[in-house]
Amino acid sequence: MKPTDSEMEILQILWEKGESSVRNVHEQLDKKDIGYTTTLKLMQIMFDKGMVSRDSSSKTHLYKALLSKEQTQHQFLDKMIDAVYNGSTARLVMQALGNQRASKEEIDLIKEYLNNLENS
Amino acid sequence: MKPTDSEMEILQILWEKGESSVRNVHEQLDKKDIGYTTTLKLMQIMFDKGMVSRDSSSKTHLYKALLSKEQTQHQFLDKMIDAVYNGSTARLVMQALGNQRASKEEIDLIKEYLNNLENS
DNA sequence: TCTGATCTACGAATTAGTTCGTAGATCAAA
DNA sequence: TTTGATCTACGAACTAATTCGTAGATCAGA
Repeated sequence: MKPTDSEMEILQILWEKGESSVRNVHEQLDKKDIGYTTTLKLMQIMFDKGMVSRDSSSKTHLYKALLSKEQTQHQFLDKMIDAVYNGSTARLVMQALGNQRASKEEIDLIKEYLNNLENS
Repeated sequence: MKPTDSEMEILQILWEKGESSVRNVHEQLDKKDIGYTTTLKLMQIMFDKGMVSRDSSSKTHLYKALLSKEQTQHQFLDKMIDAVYNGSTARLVMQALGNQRASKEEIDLIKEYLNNLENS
């Protein structure tokens, strides 16, 4: 069960906002140049694939993510570590940290996390 | 210039082995169920896209990666951090470390790396 | 020089993902 | 009750990626 990029964008919104209508999801999407029915169709396909559940008791259906955020992210990460870093977690982590994107606060967070890892 | 998954597999091999023939790349690929001409076609397409260079001075052409390994990995990582972790490097790193996949040695490597980061 | 193996080139089928238009249902407000 | 807005369903076009078959070139060895 591997979400496509578009599906991932929708899942992100469902994870953050919880149960949502197509309209809500569509308005949250950055890609504002795409039509409403495109978003609708995507979510219908996700429903067919079993990625989301649907409450269709009222006219406006409400969709909820069925895939767990953690597990899905995990899966992406594992795939990336294998496909791009030959299975080395450390190589991925170090490149991520070398990105200039991590702030001082983020680095402190990581250090704390590492220390906790060690003490358990 | 965003390599597809298949292209990424080929790039991995070219990065590791250096200049290679289609035959060599094909034999290195895990996906042994696919035909030789499929690999050939993929590499021809990569050539057309400018991802690889080609030495066609002899019958068996030799291909070389034109995309830098570091830059390409970087790009994948950035995209992943945005698409899956809402832009937080720390969140990605911590989930990567929570994977059980990182060994003690890898964790030590990362700590050392973090200390060096701090001292610079 | 023939023959067979191996190579490239390339068209074309296939599959997956994305996008949208249209038709018909539902509902709220005039 | 009619009108207009909004919703779903769904077919179909379109694009991108993947896969393979076939034709023709090249080359090494009998």
